[in-house]
Amino acid sequence: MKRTSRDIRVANRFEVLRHIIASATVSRQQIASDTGLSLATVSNLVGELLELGLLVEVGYQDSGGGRPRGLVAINPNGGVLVGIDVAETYVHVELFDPALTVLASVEEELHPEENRPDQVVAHVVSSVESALATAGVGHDRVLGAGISVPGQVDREGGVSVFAPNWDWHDVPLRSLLARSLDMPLYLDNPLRACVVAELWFGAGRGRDDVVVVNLGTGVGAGLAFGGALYRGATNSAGEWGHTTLVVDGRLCHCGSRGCVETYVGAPGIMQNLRDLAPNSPFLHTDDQTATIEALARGVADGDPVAAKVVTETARYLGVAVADLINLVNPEVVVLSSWVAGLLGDALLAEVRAVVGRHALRRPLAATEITLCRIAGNPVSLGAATFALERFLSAIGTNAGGLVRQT
Amino acid sequence: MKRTSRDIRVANRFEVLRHIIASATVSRQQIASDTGLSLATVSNLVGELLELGLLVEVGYQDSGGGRPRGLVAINPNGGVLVGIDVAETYVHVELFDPALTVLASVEEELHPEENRPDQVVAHVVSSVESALATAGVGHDRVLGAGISVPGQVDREGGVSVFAPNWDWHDVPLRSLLARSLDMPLYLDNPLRACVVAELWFGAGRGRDDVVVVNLGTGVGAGLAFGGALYRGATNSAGEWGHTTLVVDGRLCHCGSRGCVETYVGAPGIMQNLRDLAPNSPFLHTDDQTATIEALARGVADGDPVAAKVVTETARYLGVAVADLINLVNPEVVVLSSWVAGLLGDALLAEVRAVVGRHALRRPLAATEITLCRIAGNPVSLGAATFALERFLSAIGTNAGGLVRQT
DNA sequence: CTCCTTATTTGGGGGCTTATGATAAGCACG
DNA sequence: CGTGCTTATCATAAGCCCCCAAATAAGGAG
Repeated sequence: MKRTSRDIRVANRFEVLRHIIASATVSRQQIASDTGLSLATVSNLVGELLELGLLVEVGYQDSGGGRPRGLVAINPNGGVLVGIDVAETYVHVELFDPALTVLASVEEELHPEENRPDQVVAHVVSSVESALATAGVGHDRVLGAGISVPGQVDREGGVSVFAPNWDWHDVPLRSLLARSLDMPLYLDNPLRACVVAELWFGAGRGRDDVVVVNLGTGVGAGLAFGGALYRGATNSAGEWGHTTLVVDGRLCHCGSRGCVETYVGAPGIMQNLRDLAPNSPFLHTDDQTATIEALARGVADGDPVAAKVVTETARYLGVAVADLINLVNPEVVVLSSWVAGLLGDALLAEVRAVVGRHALRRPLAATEITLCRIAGNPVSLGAATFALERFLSAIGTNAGGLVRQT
Repeated sequence: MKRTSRDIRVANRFEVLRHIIASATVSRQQIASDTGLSLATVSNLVGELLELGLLVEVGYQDSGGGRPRGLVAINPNGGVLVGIDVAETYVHVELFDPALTVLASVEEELHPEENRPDQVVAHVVSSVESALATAGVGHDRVLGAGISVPGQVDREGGVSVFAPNWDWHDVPLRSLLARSLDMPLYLDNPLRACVVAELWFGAGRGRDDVVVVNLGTGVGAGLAFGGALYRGATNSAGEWGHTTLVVDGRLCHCGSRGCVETYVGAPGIMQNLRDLAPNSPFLHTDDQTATIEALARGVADGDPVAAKVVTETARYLGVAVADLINLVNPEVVVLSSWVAGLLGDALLAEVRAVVGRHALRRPLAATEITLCRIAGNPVSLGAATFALERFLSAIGTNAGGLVRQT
């Protein structure tokens, strides 16, 4: 954990850029007073980013009698970031400008039998090419690409160490993709991508200590401490789905019993429904998405069974979240991923109530619980943000190929 | 979370001093190669600490034909650190030299009715005075004092925000003590003191991500990330005792049910015993310590009931620790505090077995589980270490009153 | 006493920050 | 229109930090 003065520079660069993105258009003065950095440093950093073409000057703002403040904004033509979300059933690729606004979006389905690395790689390559074509952008304009794959990754090596759903072991994804995709490529997994997305663009903005609870088919808890993603000793922090919630509870595919996942993951919620109403019309056997969608509609329509399922799910989720709050004492807990997206406010309200009963008063008072409010796909956004972070870190090391465009 | 280049200096100072303490006597060369810092920086830092009198040169080491390496060590007369452990039933004060070797140790009992702040403060003051007298040290030699009190503290303000066992609310301990104790005073709680002690002198040395599981009457989990104590948003991270382990389980004094504490805290272990053998001779009603001690002897003597109690306790503790490992992915988990000390290896072995069955393979492989191996009282050691850290942080800010002694 | 080897210190360069002054750009007013 | 005032930005300097490399220090061997 060696720190150098360059890390400070990089952190400040993140801070300034993040601020400009958030404000759309802003003066140096404003940045300085908001970030606590000195005017000189801000001016210096802004100058550097202008030089690189990542920012543009966009006019002036009255200053009440003196020289007007120069306003800067992200240069929409400053380059392109690629965010790739590889999931079990699809490959989703998005192109972003440096403000992380979506320029193009492409999704290709992955059929169940298409799970060999070369097949997945082919889909990724064709999606990226097609997205670039749609947006009319050349490879030379790409600042970097981030790719998220499920499971355990070795991000330095660019290797998918283990992907449970496809039984991949040590697949050298970066090398495989590098043959066809000529751009810097950064690998990580969806949980961490979501955390980074929240830190830059969501509820984690400006917060130090953040927990992102991912509710999908599986569940996990992404962590950020001190304003930065926390990875743990071997980049596997956040394995929260197999936390024991009920001793001798439901059998989990991990072999254990009573895991959080078996109660609040999508299949767990289906089981909650089955336990309450075995013949419910909401139940679409073998289709998690359809079931959760049906439940969401049911809740919206005031169906009592649907409401009961949400309450029951929140009973488990709330306890588990309260445990997290007690342990980590975060500033904010974000409920993310598609299940949270569908069940939305109904789930949030119930979870808040349960947490209120189970968490300790003091940590609870410091914690906001919220839904993910990021528009679009937070995973591809986060993946692209990884690429942006890496690009920003490389500035000044004469390694980063700078893209000049005005 | 503003970082400056001075933070780097302070971190390196910590690193170097920690290394010298660990090595007892060591050359600059060795420090440099072990820490990865340059010779120049090490020389610079060592020079600074020599100047302050915290280190002394203690001879030379042959270098194979050239100039011999100068050896440095902690100056045993370089000043005195005070560590104060205020617990429910006693006040324990220890004096340390800058290598954190104990110079004197004093304990005064706190009677159950002596729980007013002024009474506790009086005991602290008299203990410190008596310790200083025993060691024959004047106030002027004290570099700083750290004090640990149970409960929630505001360490900047030096206020005990909430101490549940005595029902203290917002007691301004630092101000109260400052009237009689003329030394820099740092306040925190035992959980965090233990973590700092482990980071400097225990299993956490040189590790980035550490969990210290405290097993006493209550239980908690101290956390360190990136080599530094993690506090959370409001200095209350680590409240792990009230994590729900068994839904609808044993009633806890916090009002909830099934908290970890009710199974693995000392009263919980007594209950485990009662459940197995209601009339066991190990059971000393109303005396936790005696009961746990009796159990420990029973285990040593091969008593089957005692062994069963340990197994049963480990069944709960192991699951809870496995959950921690999955979530945090630490390099080491330390079992600390008096219950762990008494039950020792028997408990450790059982916990390891249970964790092996419940934790995920990859995080588990990266984690060592160990008992606290710090001799003496880790809380007063940690409290004194807080004082040392603060003293080291203040060097160069012309704020720290430097003590020059050779 | 000189040479050789190795350790330590010192000076310089480059990074970062903040502080300070110079310059730029607007407004107001005579 | 010019002068003075205000405010913004930029350039330079100064203070830390680190590291590198040359100079100096301190032994031993011949």
